Amino acid sequence: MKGYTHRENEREPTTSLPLWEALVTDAVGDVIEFWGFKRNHGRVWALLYVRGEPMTARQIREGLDLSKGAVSMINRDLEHWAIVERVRIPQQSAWHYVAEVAFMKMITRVLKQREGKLISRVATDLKDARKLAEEADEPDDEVLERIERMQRLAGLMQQAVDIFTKTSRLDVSDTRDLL
Amino acid sequence: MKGYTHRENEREPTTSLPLWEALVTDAVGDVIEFWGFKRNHGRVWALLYVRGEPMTARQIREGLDLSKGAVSMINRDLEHWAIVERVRIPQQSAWHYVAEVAFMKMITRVLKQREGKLISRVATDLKDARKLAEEADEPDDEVLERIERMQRLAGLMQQAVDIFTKTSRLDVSDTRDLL
DNA sequence: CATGGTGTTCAAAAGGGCTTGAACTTTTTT
DNA sequence: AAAAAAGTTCAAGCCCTTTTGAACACCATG
Repeated sequence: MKGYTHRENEREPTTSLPLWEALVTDAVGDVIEFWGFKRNHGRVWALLYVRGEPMTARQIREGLDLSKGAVSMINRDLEHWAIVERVRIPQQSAWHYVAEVAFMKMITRVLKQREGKLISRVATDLKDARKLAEEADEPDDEVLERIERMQRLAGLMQQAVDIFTKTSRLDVSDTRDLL
Repeated sequence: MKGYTHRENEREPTTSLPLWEALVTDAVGDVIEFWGFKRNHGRVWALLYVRGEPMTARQIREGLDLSKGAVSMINRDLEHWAIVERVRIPQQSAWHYVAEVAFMKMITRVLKQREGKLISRVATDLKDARKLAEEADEPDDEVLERIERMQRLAGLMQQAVDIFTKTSRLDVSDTRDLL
């Protein structure tokens, strides 16, 4: 409202992304964060995906306003998860990165593996707890029962995640010409 | 090893929980944290559940080594989610708390609500992005297509969570005499 | 209606994870 | 093989969430 007629502000040319791209990358960032990953993992993948062509680390950095180090680390993760590939463009010196489309697959894979570790540790701890409670001075049958119930609950959660990952993978493959 | 014959140390009588109870509460704390809640929410609920009898805030505080304020806030949350109830014990002045058993139900409920908010926001943003990309100087059909794919992907994720929450609730109700 | 014990609030501190950026390594170019 | 450019690493800093604890509010009871 106060003198915006001609844009001559010299700084802040960084975030060079058009609004619609920013919306897309942020949306995917939010989703990926919901699933327990880092927001910027999602933003980088989304940018590569929506652009549809190989981009350099520099372009990513400037587009999403990240540091050099961050882009390096994020790309390493994405590559490791096999949802981004590093390619060489003939005449260009720097590496270029392209998005793979196996997005849900990667999410379910990583999620399942994380959850697997957790559940096995919980199972062990609950088993130990049960044993200790059993060997206590005055073992209380009701307490033992409740621990058993929690053990079974842990099993159910594992099952639930299994079903979830299977289901979502199916859903995506149903639409394999989709993503 | 240096003069512990008679216990006259005035501090540190806090963590009064037997090891097996600590194992149980920590295990549940880990699980609940995995689902995006606070570790201590799980620990408090687990303690109340495994004890099976009403406990005062003080007992919880001493058992889990939390501050007065923390217990107050955590109990408020748990009450609000209806997995802990506040009861009055006849001769006693302080409130007592007991665990409800609808644990999975609460998790799926809260999770679904959180996810619902997220998905609707993402849907809106992607729709806006698509519109803006359409109205751009030189609209690229492939880009529009990719945005559409992401929109559909968002729908699939919602579906996946729906199925998951339904499934896990069913699984728990299958064993309704269990928890 | 004072007293003591209990419960709540919230500003400040602690904690924990993510990002930064400078130093360093590797790769490419000349 | 030197120089330049790109990529990697990680300690330090930043930021956001959680926890603390002192002050305050709220009872019950004498």
